[in-house]
Amino acid sequence: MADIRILIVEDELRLAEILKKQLEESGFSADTANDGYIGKQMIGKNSYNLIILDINLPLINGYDLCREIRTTNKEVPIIMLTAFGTPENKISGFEYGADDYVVKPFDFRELLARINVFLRRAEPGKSDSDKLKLADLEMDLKTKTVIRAGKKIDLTAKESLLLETFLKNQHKLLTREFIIEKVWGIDFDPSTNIIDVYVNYLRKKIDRDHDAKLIHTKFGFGFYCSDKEI
Amino acid sequence: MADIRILIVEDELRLAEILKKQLEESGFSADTANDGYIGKQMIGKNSYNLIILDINLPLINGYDLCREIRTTNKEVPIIMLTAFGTPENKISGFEYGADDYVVKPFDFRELLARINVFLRRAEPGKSDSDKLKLADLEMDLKTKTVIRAGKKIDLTAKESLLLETFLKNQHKLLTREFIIEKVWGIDFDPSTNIIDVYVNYLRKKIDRDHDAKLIHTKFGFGFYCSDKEI
DNA sequence: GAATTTTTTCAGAAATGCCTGAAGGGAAAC
DNA sequence: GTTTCCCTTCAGGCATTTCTGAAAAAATTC
Repeated sequence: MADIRILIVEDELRLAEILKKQLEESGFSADTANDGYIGKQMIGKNSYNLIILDINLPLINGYDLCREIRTTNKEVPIIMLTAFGTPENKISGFEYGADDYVVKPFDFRELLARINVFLRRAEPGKSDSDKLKLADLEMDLKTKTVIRAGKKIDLTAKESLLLETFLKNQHKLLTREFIIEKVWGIDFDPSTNIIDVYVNYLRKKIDRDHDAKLIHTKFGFGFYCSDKEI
Repeated sequence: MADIRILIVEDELRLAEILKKQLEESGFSADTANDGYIGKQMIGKNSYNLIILDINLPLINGYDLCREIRTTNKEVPIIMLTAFGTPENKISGFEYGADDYVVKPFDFRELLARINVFLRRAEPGKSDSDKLKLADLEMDLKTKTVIRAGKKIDLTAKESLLLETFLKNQHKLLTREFIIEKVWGIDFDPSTNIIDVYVNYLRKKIDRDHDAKLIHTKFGFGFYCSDKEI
């Protein structure tokens, strides 16, 4: 099964850690964010298959964060987690765009069952709907669409595969050997400059119109993809 | 919006009637079944967009009925409704294939919110209804009739299966591997261009006489079906 | 600053992918 | 047995992508 990523936005550190541990034991990968602002940043940087959201959060509360998430992503399931169990609380949770509302204290097995309901419905088949993100660049692996700063970019198959390789290994230095193995599936052949040519193609489409370059050359070593120097 | 049908399987007549009335006031059409056996029959006869299922039922209990439904229909959302609120009860509800578990007594607005969560997520292509739609194109899966802009279109068996595959996965990019597996049930054979030929046939029948094309080629990746670019 | 190495760019050739019409073969209908 | 319809393969032509080789530019070394 593909890696399923869950974000826990919860300011009670102890609870957050227990949840993370239990989710990981259940086979998911889990990140934690301890306030609403960090949560928002992490959602912007990564793509999660599901978000567990406490309501009573520092900086940005759960209701507002939920609404913000929904402005850009209508798909990701959001499970609200909170001590407030009145009908009014629950209903406003749903109004802000949550999919479920679990009242503390709860049984972890119930939470897990509810998580599975939404994951099962999210993508019956492959859970390949992941998006790769870097700064203002976003790549949807399912539709092969690439957007930078809100503008759609058309890539050819090879360009797409190269960008995918870069984004899956962002902030890391990639040697030519590594790239040619991933994108062309062949051993490195020193007589070709195909990588350089395709890096050039990508730069024209991805970086040319932007001041903040995402594809960088490390002279003598290879390339890396990042929004800052490494 | 198309008519949304909800089935209430509940043996407490008063509660069933109140629910039915409230759901109808909320714009749904609702049927009631007062025991598990009647519920099963009604599900066999009609197609519902959502099922509300009591657990403590005469003849067939809610757990068993839920499991039976799931053998034939993995899509329809099932909300369990019951007086038992222990974690164990809830978890077994989910294990039998329920999507949600609401403990009596409950606030109707909460139930309604939960209903809406599942209806919102039910994809147009995947709904329990027997029709697939995209823009002015409509395909009836029972009668295999296809209509675009009011005009009937005759399709052969393979064409129909291909269109069905497209419509069930509308707005998504489909690879040749995926299409040939769904329509021809075989592994991809790079030596055949049967997909191209049938896409061509479909285009002639579906798109040729219309400016708004529904079948699109993504060069190097595959095809997708949508009323807009993806 | 000259020499060397590495990277970038470009034009055009080669390869691949896509579309279309035509035609053969097989199954079902008559 | 014949006809009709459907499914499939094949071949061509066209469009796009991929790759090559060489030259220009940039970075590094001496």
